[in-house]
Amino acid sequence: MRLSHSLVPTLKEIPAEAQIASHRLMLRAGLVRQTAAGIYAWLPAGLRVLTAIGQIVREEQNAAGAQEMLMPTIQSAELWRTSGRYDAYGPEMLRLKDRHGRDLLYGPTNEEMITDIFRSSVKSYRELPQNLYHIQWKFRDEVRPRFGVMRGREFLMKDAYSFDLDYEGAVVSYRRMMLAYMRTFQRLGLKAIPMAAESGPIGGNLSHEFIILAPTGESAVYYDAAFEKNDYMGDAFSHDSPADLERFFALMTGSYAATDEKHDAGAWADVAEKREGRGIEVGHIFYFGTKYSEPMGLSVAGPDGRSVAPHMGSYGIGVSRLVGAIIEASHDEAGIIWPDSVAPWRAAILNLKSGDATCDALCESLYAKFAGQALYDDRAERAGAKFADADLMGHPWQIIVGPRGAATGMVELKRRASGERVEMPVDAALAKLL
RNA sequence: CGGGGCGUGGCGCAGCCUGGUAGCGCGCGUGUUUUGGGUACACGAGGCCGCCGGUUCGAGUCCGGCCGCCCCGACCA
Repeated sequence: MRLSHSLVPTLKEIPAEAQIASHRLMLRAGLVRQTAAGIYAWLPAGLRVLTAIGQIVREEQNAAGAQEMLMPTIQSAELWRTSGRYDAYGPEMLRLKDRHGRDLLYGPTNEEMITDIFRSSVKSYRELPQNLYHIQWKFRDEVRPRFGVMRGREFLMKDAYSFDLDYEGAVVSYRRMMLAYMRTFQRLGLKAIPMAAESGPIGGNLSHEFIILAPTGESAVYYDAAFEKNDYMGDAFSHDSPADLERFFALMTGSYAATDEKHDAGAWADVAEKREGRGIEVGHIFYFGTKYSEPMGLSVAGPDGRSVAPHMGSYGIGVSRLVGAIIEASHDEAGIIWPDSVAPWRAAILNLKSGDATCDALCESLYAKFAGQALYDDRAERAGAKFADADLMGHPWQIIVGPRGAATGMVELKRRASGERVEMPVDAALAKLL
C-alpha cells in the first residue's frame, strides 16, 4: 500500500477517551475508529492485523482436525428456548424483533445452533468424534464497555465445538484443543499460560482459561517459570496421539499457575522458580458433557444400537481482543511493536526524500519486490514525521531510503523491536527480508 | 446498574461562575523556507458551541428535559 493514498489516519495527540496503552495506540496508529460504545470500525491497517491473527488461529484449528464453517450472527429466540438460555442469559444478550414480531437475538455464542445443526445430520457413533468451528462476530451487551477492543460489545471470536461419544473421548478432544491453543499463542508471539477456571454460565466441570502475559494486564498472575520455556511447535506432541496429549496435559496442569483470585499461598511456596506478572484472558475452553445434547435431543446410535447423547466441549479465542492484548504485551513509548507473525505489513519503506529521482526509483523497485507485503511511505512528509509514524505503527522492519545512501545503492534497515539500525546494500536488505 | 465526569472546527483544549456577534495549539490548504527524528514564517479554509424546549432585547454561557461518550465499582470472551 502507498501511504499517500491510504486511510491510515495516525494521530499525534492522544484521544481523550482512551485510557489504556493498546486503546490509545490502536486509535493513534489508525487501526480502528469507534462508532458507538464498544463498537469499532476496522480500518485497513487494523483489518490486516485482525486477518493475520484469524489466519494463524485458523491454521492451528485445522491442524488439530477441526472443521471450519460459518454460522449466522442473528439467531432465533426459539432455538435458545430449547436450552432454556433465552430466559437465563439476561440483559447481556441483544434481543431484536423482525417485521413479523418474531423474537431474534444477536448471538453471544453458538452452542444451541451447532447442537441443532449437528443433531439434524449426525446419527451414528461412527461419525464421531467431530470438531467444528467458526470465526464470527459476536455481540454481548456489556454494561460497561471499556479498554477499546479488549472489552467491546461487538467482538470477533473463534469458537469451536467438539462432539464425542463419551467422556474419555471428550477429554482427548479437550486436550487437543489445549495444544492447539498453546501453539496458536506461541505463533502470535505471546507467552500464554492455561489456568484452571470456573466454567461460568456455559456450565460443565473441566475448564481452563488462557492468560497471556502483559505488563499492563488486568489481573495479577503467579506461575512456574517452566511455562516460559516450553516450545509447543516442534514434534514433541502430536494431535493424533492420545498418549502425547495426555503427557502434554500433564505438563500444562503439573506446574503452578493461578490468577490472584485463585492464588494458593501454600502451593505457591513449593514452586521452585516463581514468576509473578500480569495477564489478560484471551481464550477459554470448556468441557460440558451433555448439557446441551441431552435437553436439545442430540443423540446418536452407539455401538450397541442404543442411543447416546454425545459429550461436548466448546473452545473460544477472542480474535479481536487479541489485537489489543498483543499491543499490551508489545509496545513502547514510541508505539506498537508488532510480532512478525501478525504485523499488517512485513516492512515499511520510508522514502526520506519523496520527489528525489534516485530515492523515488529505489523505493519503487523495492516496493514492487515486496508484492503487497510492504507499506510504502511515499508522502511528502519530513523524515522525522515518517520515522515517528513508522515507529507508532510498529512495522517489524523499516527500510530507510535517503539521498545519502541511495546514490550508492545503500539503504538502512531498522528493526523496530530492538531499535537496531544497519546500513547495507539494497540486495542485502531484500535478501534479509524476503 | 450505583457513583463521578465530559460533550465547543479533524484531534487536544480555553471560554460558561459574572449572558453582549467564538478563541488557542496541533492537523489541513497555498507559497516561501527547511531537508536523516513530528522545521520556520506568511496567508487561508473549516464551527447547527450534542439535541429539544424555556428565561431574556440578546444564550456557548442561565434553567428544564433528552441523547451520547468516558472514568471508578459490581459483571464478563
